[in-house]
Amino acid sequence: MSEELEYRCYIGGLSWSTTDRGLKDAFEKFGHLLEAKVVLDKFSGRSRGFGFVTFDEKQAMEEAIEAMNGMDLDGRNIIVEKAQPQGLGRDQDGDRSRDRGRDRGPNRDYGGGRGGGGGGGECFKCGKPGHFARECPSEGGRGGKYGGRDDRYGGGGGGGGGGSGRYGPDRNGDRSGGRNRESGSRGGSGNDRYNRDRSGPYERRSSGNFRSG
DNA sequence: GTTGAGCGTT
Repeated sequence: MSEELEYRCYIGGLSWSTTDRGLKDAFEKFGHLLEAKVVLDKFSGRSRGFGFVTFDEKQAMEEAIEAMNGMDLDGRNIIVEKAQPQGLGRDQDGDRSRDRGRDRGPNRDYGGGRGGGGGGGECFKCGKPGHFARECPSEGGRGGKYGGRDDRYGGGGGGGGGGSGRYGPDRNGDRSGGRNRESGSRGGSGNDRYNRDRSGPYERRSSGNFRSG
């Protein structure tokens, strides 16, 4: 059956200020939480806007999903769904369709057969499957008060034609040639802010990099 | 000063 060993819930749409405690506080009422954590950005260290809640009871999970799905936490609408199994979408090539893929199985029904779990894809605007809100064919054009750029990490820039990876802006191409990049210096170019130093989540500007008269 | 539609780390 579709019963998993663990009942994990994916909480999306969290507020930037929502923390693990917030989730726990909001989900522990449905049952005992084995784990409630908000995913924080590795680079920024801030909340990413989604977290995971693990129940030790199936009913608790379903209850939470049914009850908290669409509810507002911290003043924001949150999405509660069954979490996907780890390993998919990060290291292994399981299903990256969710990667801005507007083509998603439109066989999802909220409030109906909620047993499959995993993924989702309906227009949050019109509610029609097959496209996201920002791709909603409905009048209004590109929904989005921010302009509607898909990648917030790989920022187009350059228009080389598709970047590779999300955090890996290694699109050097001929840039290296035109841009005197000799010297043992790293390829410092703004983009490597993530690749510059792995000493910590934050940029560590100390020792040897200070410029003060 | 920031980010907003989607699955994490130990």
